[in-house]
Amino acid sequence: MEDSKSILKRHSLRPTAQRLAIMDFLIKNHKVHTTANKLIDYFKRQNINISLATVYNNLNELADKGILRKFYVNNDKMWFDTNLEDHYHFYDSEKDELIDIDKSEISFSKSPKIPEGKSKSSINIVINLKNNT
Amino acid sequence: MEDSKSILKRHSLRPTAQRLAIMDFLIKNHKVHTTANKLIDYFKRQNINISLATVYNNLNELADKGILRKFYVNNDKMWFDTNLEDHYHFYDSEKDELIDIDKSEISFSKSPKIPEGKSKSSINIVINLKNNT
DNA sequence: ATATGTGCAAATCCTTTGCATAGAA
DNA sequence: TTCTATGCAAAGGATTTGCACATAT
Repeated sequence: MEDSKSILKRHSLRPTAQRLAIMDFLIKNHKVHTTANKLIDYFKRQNINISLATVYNNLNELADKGILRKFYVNNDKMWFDTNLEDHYHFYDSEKDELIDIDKSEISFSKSPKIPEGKSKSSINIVINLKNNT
Repeated sequence: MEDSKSILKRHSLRPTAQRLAIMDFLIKNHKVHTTANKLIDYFKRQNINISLATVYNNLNELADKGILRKFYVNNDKMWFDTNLEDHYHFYDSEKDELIDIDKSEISFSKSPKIPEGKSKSSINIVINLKNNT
């Protein structure tokens, strides 16, 4: 598997200590959902110090390069997803956690007509979960 | 059709000038999508002055009472929707505008298995639109 | 040596809140 | 009079930005 350093090189991003730490996290945790704050917390627990600004800058850069996907769920927090395949999500508000739904687990038998002059750029499906009583 | 005043009375909300203006807007524009800022702009154009705080307070109150639905789309803005039926949305980022998709326009032939101990509380579907080239 | 990246603090955007004043019951 | 609503300005949370310093090429 391609390592952090060569992925960065391939995208002409310098392999700084901070970027390598972020990339290593992403690679180690394949198909992970994270937010800037969750990442900072994770690094703090490991005594790695990366500033919030740097985390944001890097996540945004990686999203621009297509290494990550960036999106929002119901609330006002930015999520980053290392699963680049087409897929959807469950959102567990209790745990503030996303769970992947593989594209193959949802099929449509009827799709809406796209408005005149427009086309579909992406579909977001979020199934909000609640605890059973 | 029930008028603004009686709807407010029914929910024990006092018919202040500001609330009536907001309710009138919502009733006049059946199935409208709006944000706090869009509303303020609309009122300004009519020389009606309502503070942003009051707009937020009222929209939230109306959402609590079930007169409106409150939700977020891709970005970080809070939307209010007067269409209370089950439905989905197109999002036109060019115009920063939502378009309803009736529930009947989407059917599923396969739905994902809900995680253990949880159940579905709601489904959000947003189809992002781009302009044809 | 030059270009890029980092980190702090300040700035920004959207939303909420505290509190004094105004209005409805 | 009592209870609720309004509006301002301040506070809050998430994200971005400007800029001096540090690091990679």
